[in-house]
Amino acid sequence: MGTTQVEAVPEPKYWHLKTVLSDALDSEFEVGEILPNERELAARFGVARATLRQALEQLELEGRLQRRRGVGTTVAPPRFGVDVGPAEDSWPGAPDDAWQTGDCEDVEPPAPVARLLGDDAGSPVHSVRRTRMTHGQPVATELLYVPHASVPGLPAIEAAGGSARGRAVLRELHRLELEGQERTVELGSARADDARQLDRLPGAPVLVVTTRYLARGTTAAVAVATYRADTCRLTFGDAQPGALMAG
Amino acid sequence: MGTTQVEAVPEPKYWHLKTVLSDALDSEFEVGEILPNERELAARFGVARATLRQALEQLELEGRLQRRRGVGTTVAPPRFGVDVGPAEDSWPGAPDDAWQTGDCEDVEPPAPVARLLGDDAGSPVHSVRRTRMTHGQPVATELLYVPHASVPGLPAIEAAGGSARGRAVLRELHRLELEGQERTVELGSARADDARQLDRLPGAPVLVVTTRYLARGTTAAVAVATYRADTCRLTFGDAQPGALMAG
DNA sequence: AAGTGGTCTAGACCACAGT
DNA sequence: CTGTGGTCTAGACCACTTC
Repeated sequence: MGTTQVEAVPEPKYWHLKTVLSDALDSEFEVGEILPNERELAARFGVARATLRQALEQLELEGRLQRRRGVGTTVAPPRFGVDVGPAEDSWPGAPDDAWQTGDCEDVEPPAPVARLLGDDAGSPVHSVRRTRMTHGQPVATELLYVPHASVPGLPAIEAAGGSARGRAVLRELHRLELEGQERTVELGSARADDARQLDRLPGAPVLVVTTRYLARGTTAAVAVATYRADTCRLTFGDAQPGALMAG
Repeated sequence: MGTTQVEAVPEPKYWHLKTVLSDALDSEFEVGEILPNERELAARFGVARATLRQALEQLELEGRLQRRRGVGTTVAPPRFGVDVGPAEDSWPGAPDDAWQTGDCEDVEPPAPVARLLGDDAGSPVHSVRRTRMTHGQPVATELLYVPHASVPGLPAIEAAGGSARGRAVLRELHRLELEGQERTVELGSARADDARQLDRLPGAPVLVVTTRYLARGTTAAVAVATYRADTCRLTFGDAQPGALMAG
């Protein structure tokens, strides 16, 4: 990374800066290496700190950098692929899945979820919090919404609190025969609670995976999973798991 | 939308501002309606324009707003679902697909694509540009990389230029029996050429869908599709197409 | 306490769309 | 031409981590 000034070009400075930095990352830095601080970098390239930050933001969005307040900016490892959407349909909480079940409470589902669950909007549902770890890092957090009608056997033990109840809900859910599932992926920004779980700041870019589980001709449950967009690449393997894309 | 000042709270101003604006969008604005300009809004909330812009950026990222230089900021319609990953594997360019074939040229594939195509990196491949329209808007642009070995019948007509050659490549590709496909989804930012196709500025957030097509035991083609993250929700329907999530 | 990234300000000028 | 959003500056202070 030289000390060259950014030349006057029609393309925005931060854009040019981004490509310069990107090339430098490829050629002159190792994964995990810490970059000079923002004030230093801005001075070196002869731009205001805000402009430099605009370039860094883009690079972080692309998964090239990781910035942590109070620590510094480091070169991020390549995104790892996290498997989503197995070939065979499966309920959440199958024996082999990568999720860790957390608390469960009764809530009124948010409007978009209520819409997916059917027109009985407003009635409270079980909401199970789950977290997914990969390589020792939290990569996703999920809220699974299960209507009371989907787990009729549950009330007997409903008094159980915390993750015990969450596991009970999943166990009851597995009694149903899964007929299919439907997924959507979209860009979002992390809500405060999700951000805390993912070790990010609120507003961080995330990939929101919404899954609708179908059984007995209706929607038996809806899962809203929030993946860190900076560190994850979602994989949908319709074929045998390929080592090439597993990253 | 009131004229209230943003109160002094521990949470960032732009974050609070975002929620205030978001609520206002729900209750006081219609889809397509044009908001007051940024200087006006900033004054109304008693913040600097940069701070106001930080809130608008988040809302645009979430698909709530649409900003166009020289025009103004409008309330965005809900994201529409675009179908990706059909239940049955299919080659690109199947008779019923939503893509429009464009030019075709010989290029050396970029490094990540070369890696997926196998170790014969560096050899030139056919690269077919395709575009996907929905509701009269461009939602995605794709580059399909096809090794010469996958379409041996082609050389005879290789001289044909433009979209004719693109269609010929697809036609030859269909001769192969598709054994499976593998998809990944990740967040990216639009390169200059993609941005132009998508009617966005360079750096706009996009969802990058990479598909590896498998035939004859190897990778027969790789497609890198770039979807507008602000207007699209990708749908992966493993079940019957549900009207609910189709948007 | 020192150093980092995160937020915020009050300006300025530019590029583009619609007259 | 006017009005819009997009870029950029040179500061200031805050929140957090580390020592």
